[in-house]
Amino acid sequence: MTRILVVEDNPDLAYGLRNNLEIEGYQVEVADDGTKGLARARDGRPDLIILDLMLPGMDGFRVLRALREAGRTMPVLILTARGEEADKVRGLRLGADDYVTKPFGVLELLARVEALLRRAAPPLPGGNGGPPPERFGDVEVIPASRTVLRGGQSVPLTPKEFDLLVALLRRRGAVVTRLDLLREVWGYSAEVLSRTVDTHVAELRRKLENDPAAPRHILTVRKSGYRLER
Amino acid sequence: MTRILVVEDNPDLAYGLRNNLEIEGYQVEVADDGTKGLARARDGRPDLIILDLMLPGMDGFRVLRALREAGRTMPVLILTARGEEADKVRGLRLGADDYVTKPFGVLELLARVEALLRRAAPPLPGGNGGPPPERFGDVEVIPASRTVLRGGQSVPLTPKEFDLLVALLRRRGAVVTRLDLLREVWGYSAEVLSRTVDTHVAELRRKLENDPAAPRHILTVRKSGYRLER
DNA sequence: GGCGGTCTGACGGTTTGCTGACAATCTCCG
DNA sequence: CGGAGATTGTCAGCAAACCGTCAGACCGCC
Repeated sequence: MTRILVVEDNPDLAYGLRNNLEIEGYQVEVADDGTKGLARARDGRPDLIILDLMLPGMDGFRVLRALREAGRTMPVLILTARGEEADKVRGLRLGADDYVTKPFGVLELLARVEALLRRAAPPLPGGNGGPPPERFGDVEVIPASRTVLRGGQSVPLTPKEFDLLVALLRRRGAVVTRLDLLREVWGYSAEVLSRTVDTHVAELRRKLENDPAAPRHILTVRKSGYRLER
Repeated sequence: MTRILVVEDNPDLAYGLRNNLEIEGYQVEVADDGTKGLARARDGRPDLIILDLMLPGMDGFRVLRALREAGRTMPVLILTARGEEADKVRGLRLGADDYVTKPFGVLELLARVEALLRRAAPPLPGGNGGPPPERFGDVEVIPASRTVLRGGQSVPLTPKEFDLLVALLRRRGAVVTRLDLLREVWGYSAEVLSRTVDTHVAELRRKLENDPAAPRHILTVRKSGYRLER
């Protein structure tokens, strides 16, 4: 089983990450400061590390450098605060493999984690390339390349639209509330409460439904949310 | 056993919540002000907290913040008064996981509690996805998708109709009084005294019974209420 | 500076829910 | 058996809730 180490001092965030990663089938360990994080990383040799740069005690940069100096080469994904452009660069120079800017959508992070692991894993002969494409109606969603085909034709979706579609797809057949969608697509702290979700759903319908006014797959469940049907 | 802490100063409401939650099999503790609530939450570490925002002494916001600052990450469901839109947002920003607007139907609250616990629960591989479908006659009720099938065909129900049906289903075989239904579906401050329930029952019969005038499943119990039979 | 992507608030259409009057039915009892 | 009273069923109209839509603002990026 793939093991992931999360080095994050904010309990809420750590909790949310653990949950979502575990749902995806990873084995998760959390360290809430830099020192512990480094110890666990050296000791436990996880397959991937999610590392907040802003940490009490030993900060993320030092953890990362120490880790690389100790010869550990597992992929590291760093979490940076918005606008800390310099931090990203510095992190990447120190040997991070990717970064995500807070606040981030869970799906974005999951996608990047998956990408890093796929890149790191030696492609097994006969192994497939990540999760299989999902289909509904005449639409095919290929997570690995963030591509959507409709009747074999590529449909350009914006990032938000794609994430929203995946979020609905992950719980296909079940009602997904607007709040859930906000959490999963927009970020761990839902702060958008207006017609945002509806607008994006409308756009998805326009691009993926034959008759957007009478959708057959992306359905409205009044008073509850939305539901995706094959 | 799953333990839930209810922080609510209104005794009637607290009592009602305790009752209903206990019927669902939860172990319930009640705190009637913010200070006690915080203490019990930190001390007892319940699996979930239902938190009224409007509290004497230390209000819900402060409880929530203090709780999160103390590193407690259990899901919190907040109760807000209708129209206090800003409160919802503020609550969510402070780390609440969901909210319910007063007055609320007990069933709605129970559904949300269940959803939060399911999300927090360790994802058993091969675990199912929520409660199984219920059947009576040729009718199948699927809570997860808020869908009703009749003879395999989807029957569109309005939100109230669906909730009402679930309420009857929960006590299948037993008489459910109009007052119970009002409490569970409409809200604890049941102020609808006219033919509301009957109207909705009639609509359910029209949609789900072969002969709505001689119902075989959604039965009237004169002077008492209604009863649902397989 | 233009452009695509995103978010928001206002607006309007449609659905849904509620109500109260009236009709139908049941129960009890003379 | 018949009738009064109590209880439930039905209906249509109104009001509110809810969602889809859109234009405009904003913002980061080329």
